[in-house]
Amino acid sequence: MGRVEIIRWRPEYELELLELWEREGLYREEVDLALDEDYVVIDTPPPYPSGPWGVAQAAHYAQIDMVARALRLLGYKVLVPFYADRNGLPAEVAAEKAYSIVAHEMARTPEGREAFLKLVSKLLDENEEALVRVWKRLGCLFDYWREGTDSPRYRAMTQATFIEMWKRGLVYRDVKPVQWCPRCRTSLAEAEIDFVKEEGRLYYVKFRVLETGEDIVIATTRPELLAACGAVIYNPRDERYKHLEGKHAVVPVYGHAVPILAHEMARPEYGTGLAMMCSYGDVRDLIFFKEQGIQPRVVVEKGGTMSELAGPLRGLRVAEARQRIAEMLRGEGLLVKEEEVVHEVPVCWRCKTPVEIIHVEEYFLRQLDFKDDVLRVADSMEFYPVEHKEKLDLWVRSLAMDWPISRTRYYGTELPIWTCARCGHAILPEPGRYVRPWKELPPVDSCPSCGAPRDAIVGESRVFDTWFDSSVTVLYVVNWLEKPDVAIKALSKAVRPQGYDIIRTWLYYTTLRTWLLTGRAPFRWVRITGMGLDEKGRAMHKSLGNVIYPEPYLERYGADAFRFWSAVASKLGSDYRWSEATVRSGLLFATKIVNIARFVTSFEEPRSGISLRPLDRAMIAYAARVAREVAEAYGRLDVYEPTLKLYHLVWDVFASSYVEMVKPRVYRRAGFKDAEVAGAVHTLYRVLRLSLKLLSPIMPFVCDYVWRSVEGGPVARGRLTEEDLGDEGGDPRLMERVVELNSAVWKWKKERGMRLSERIEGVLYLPEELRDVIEDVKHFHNIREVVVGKPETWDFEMGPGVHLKLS
RNA sequence: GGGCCCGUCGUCUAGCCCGGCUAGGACGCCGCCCUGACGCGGCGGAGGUCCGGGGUUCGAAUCCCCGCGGGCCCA
Repeated sequence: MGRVEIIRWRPEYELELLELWEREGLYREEVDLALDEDYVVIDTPPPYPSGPWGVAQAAHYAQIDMVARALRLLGYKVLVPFYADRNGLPAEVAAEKAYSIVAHEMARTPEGREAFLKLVSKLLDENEEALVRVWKRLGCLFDYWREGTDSPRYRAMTQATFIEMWKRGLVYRDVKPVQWCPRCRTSLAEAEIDFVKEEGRLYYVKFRVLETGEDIVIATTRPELLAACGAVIYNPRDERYKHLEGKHAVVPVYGHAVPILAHEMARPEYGTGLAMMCSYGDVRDLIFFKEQGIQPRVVVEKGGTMSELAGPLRGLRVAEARQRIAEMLRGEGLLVKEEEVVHEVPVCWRCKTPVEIIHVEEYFLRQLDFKDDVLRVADSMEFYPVEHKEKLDLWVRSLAMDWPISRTRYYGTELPIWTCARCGHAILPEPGRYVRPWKELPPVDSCPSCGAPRDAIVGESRVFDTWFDSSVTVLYVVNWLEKPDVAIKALSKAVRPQGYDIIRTWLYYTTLRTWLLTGRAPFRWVRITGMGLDEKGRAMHKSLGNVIYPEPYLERYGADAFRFWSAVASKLGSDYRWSEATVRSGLLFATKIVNIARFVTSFEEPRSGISLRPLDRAMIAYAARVAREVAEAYGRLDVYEPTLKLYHLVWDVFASSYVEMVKPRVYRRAGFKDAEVAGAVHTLYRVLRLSLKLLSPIMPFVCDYVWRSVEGGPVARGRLTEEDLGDEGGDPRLMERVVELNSAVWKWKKERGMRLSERIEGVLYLPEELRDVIEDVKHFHNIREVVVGKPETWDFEMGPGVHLKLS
């Protein structure tokens, strides 16, 4: 085969290889889910095309590619699809911003809604293109599927899962209090609520006790909810208010009387120790009203304005209403005190608008009934690292309400449902086709329940929560819609790679839904990665302005160098910190590999007449041991340990010791037999090949480049073989001893200011276990004589059992 | 306020479950040196209160308790 001629690894070589890979069709591996046995399906996270990737996401996808390539090396066929998650709010919000439009206004007519969807789709296309460019540049061999989560194919599947669940009674419609984002005009699941610290004001408001006429003072951050006040509470242990038991408080401004109750929820140290319970200030209120059976009065409307019940505040936005009521109370002398406080406010995780709790009719998926099942299913999956499984278990146990799955938005999968306006009967289509009820006629001519005519049947206009779409990605990948039997088999060969931040959402919902739909676990393996941090160790956020983008580094150091960083930045599951220095190390490593190959390929590879010396066997056995360890780690979906082990093998053991030691032999300076010269060259090629194979998942470019010279063809087609793992009867520990010995001799020469090639006039005594490498050591270090044993007297002790006697 | 996880040189980490040699390695830093594959490296050095405190023990980074700090989740 050819010789490697280059001296330095350069990112430009990667660009040439990328074209080659494209021509050779390396991006798609044909996997027959029904007939093949040894395959793995990767449930690649479909990224949200809402902007360019930072180094953290880039690293995440690079790792997915490493895992895929590693599994191929181990002999599996691997299906790694890539498609985009194109549903949901962020894209809508981005489009609203980019084109200065308001979705709710445009969507008043079907034509307007259609036009809005086109704009969102266009924006998504542009962003998706940028993402594809990056992963290609990173060397990821993903199978690019153009049909993302907004494709008719995907949406038909999402709708089919809904229809199935509806038929089984797993979905129901109900009017109940839900957490609602007034900005997005949609209800939110528990997983979609974030908490932010906010500076606010604590208002001390004077109430009157109906029975006694005395004044009591209640502290609240939300005086605008006075109209919704349903009770006043104090803590049962709080002696100050014992006498109020059973009496009533008159709500200022509104004048209605509410009961005063003793309740554990009141915190004596907060404000005055008296709290007003309103429908609804927060989730605690919700629980309280339900528990006490008090009729709620909802004073906030869907758009975030105050309702009729709020009287003088009617029509105002919540924040304005708070100002206004404070002024009114102040004017009437009912505001005793105001304090600046910092409190935690629940907000919509997407747009950060404070959440309100209001009554709306939504569709709910039953989840509280299946907690135990989900926990059991979770137990059946292999988590890497296992610590993160705890997060899923805890989340499942903490769930308190069913999952509201409908959203009043537009760029999403429509609920496939029509409702009879006359009798309320729900009409669902047959599964398999993507339907849009807001613009399509119902699949029946009249209501099957009451016989109402077709024009009395109304199409649902809402769409699904994006997690309802996203939680069936794995079913999409295994083609559950068309071949459910095959899909179920494929689930047992599926891997889920994802960050720990979306365990409570993506992983949980996927587990729940897959179990409900198939009765199976969604995955065999779950691989959890940490979060990307900037060089100072802070999480990277657009809002912090500390996001680092990969492109300039890919240009300067190349994709292999970048991948090297992403592999060694942290062990699996831990947060990983950006480090340009490590990227640079990656490039130097690539250069090292190229130069080893340059040296090795300067010799013709012998095909026969080979005689291996014990040193050669030791090197082969050592490399084989590393290969077994690396294979084992790859089997655990780990790339961190393999990279460090290979770095050590290639650099410290192979390049620094073995390669240097055989130079006297291959340059024919030392009178070794021809067959032994051939043995050294054979070993050089063999260890080089094995190293390339093992390292190719991590640094595919440089490995592929060299592989084509020494072996021909793409390294991506290489598989680890029995021969690779064979040790030729050598002892890996001998190699370790040799490395130690070399180090000791180098140190000794160094301390005397000798050149490393300078002759040592004396006799080196080695311990028995180094007997077999006497000749190699003698020529390598240029020592007059090397023998086994321990002399009576010696001049230096270089290491355990290593003595030097000068002549 | 509660639950869970984590805390080892500047950085990433090994060791912790199953207490025991001067807490090991890698990257980075400093000094010296080399170079017939490679300005690539080799050798040496600086750098660690193993988060703090207490306890158990002949002996604790490791086991127990109490704090502190960080993260995630829930109130």
